[in-house]
Amino acid sequence: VAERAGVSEATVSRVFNNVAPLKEQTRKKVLLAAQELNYQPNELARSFAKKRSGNIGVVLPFLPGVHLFSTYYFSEILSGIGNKVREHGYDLLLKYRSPDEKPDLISLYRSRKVDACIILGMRDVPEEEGALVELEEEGLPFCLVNQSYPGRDFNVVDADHSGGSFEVIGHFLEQGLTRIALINGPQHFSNSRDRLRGVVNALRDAGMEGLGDSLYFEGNYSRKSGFLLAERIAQTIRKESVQAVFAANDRMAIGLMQGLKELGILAGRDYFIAGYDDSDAARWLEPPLTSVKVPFYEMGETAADQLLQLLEGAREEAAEKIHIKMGTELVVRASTLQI
Amino acid sequence: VAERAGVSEATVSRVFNNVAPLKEQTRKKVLLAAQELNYQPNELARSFAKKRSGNIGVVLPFLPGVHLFSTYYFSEILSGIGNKVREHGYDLLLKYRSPDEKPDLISLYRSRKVDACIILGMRDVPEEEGALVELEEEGLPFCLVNQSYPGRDFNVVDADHSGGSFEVIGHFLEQGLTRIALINGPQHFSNSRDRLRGVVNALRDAGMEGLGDSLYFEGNYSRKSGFLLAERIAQTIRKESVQAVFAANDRMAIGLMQGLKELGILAGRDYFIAGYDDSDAARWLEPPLTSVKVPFYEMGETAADQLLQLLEGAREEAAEKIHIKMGTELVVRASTLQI
DNA sequence: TTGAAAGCGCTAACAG
DNA sequence: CTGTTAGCGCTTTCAA
Repeated sequence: VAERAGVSEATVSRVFNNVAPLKEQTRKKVLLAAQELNYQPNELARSFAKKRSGNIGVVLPFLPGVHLFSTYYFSEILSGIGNKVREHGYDLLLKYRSPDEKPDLISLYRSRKVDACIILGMRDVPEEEGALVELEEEGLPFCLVNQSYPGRDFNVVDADHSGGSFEVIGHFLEQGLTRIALINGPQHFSNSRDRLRGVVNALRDAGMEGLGDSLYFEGNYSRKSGFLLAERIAQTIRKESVQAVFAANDRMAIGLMQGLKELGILAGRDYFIAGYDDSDAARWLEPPLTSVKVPFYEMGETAADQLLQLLEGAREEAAEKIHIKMGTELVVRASTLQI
Repeated sequence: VAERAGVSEATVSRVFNNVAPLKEQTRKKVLLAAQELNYQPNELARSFAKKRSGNIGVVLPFLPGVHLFSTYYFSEILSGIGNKVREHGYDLLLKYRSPDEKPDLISLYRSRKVDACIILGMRDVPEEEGALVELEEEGLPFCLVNQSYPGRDFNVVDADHSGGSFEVIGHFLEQGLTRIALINGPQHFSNSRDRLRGVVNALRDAGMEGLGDSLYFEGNYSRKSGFLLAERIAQTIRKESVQAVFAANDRMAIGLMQGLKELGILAGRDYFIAGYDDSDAARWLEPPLTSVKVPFYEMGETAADQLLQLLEGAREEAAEKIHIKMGTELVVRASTLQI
């Protein structure tokens, strides 16, 4: 230790944590000595001593065959988190969940590698909910993004998917497109359920009876799942005179468009289609895809920010849970416009 | 500590590290006790004691205004790294470099938060090279991806960009497209220089004189930089009868195509264009974009794998530096095909 | 095959 | 304002 500056070990520590009253002179002396000795505090020891790692964990789901970062959704959220975490001087620890394995979140904390976590892509199934409840009971700080659990009061940063979906359907109806099919994501994601709710509400508000079974489809948010639905959607277009399709994300919309194209059915000519997420791709598609813009980046930033405030005790209403719902916005492009 | 199992602290440690001769019986006893007490080793203390963090660092460049993960390039590499690192039981620590600040890589190690690093997006400028040389001198393990330094012998996982570019030009020439413009990336990236070399070689091999100044442009790999070059490229198409453009990545190609479209100049009709990276977008563009596929994901995996082997001492030729160059592949699509 | 003891490099009371 | 003294929870000699 660099107490060859003529002072004690403790003083050095004080300097590096600028804590307690310190004489400017000794301070300088220590800093100088540290410089000379090319000293660098050992973060590991430091974390150990103060029982805080200085890391924020991000728990990522395991998606077979998907390059996680290469999805607009995760990329944007992570960029947002990363940015905010860096501002606060924390580091980001990525935790990849393993294939099936019950998510052992607790050990992540107990092993002291993170001070708090942002958890992505959790599903509303007993096992995963249980893991969260455990965390909650242990009083370990975490925040979910884009997922909530009915009847549970977790920290959540979400977006108004119900409202976004409502707008999409409203837009269809305004154009006289009343035969609408929905390709939703799995119902174990609260955001999928939100979308369904928005759709049904919009239809009801227009005096319609909601969504028939024959017009409801479910994919898993992958491009492939959209592609595989092409055949069935083609049927509804031909036989049930469906005019418009609302896909719960852009990737499925893209897959579907490709699939239908191969069947000779073209978007903008034979049917209209809207996606969701407003990913970059929406702009480049032919025709450009109407979509709902979701502030994923900002959601990541917000989740990180709130969590850090909570850690740093800066959040006044510490008792209050984080409950943030961010706005969405319909972006109309050619894929839903009659010529 | 769970030595309430009737044994000593040291024995518990031995069990958890399965080290030294151990009687199966005591082993079981400890494990049982641990279970009952719901004990979980404190990784922080453990790291501290054995001076290893169990983390692999990934150093990311600061790119103003860019959502880092939302670029095909970084996303894929990170996915690859993440995947491999998880397999080895390490965790990933993301380190965002700050705006300008001389990259202080050393402190990352000295602070003991990482055991080794994969460094992305470094440039061939004295300052950044210097930082790497320092690391090298200190004997700290790291690996670069997609960037090398002439005259330096760092660990590098790279791809054959010279070969890929060679193929693009060859493809143009085969089709009788001889007036070719290049939009390259900044020359402080070795991969940009590689591409230029490939282009020039291909032209020379065909008995041409190389690339005139008027046919060389430089962007910064962003979509915007491609877009901003539209005006100047339009000139070369009109006045210098340029027939084909080779952009050093897909993002610039996309930007350029958009820009030219706004000027009434259409890809596939008024000029031909090839990109590089073979990102997802290439497939969806109109017309679909010819591009060079680069195994970014595999490069990430490989870099992580090699580095981990090095750490674990599994690399036989520990003395040898890592020098891997992965293959690239031309993917021809409509944007370079005469009708 | 196991116990005892000595740290790892720092922070955190508690005195002075 | 600064020095002293204990640990943090584990690994690791060294003996037994």
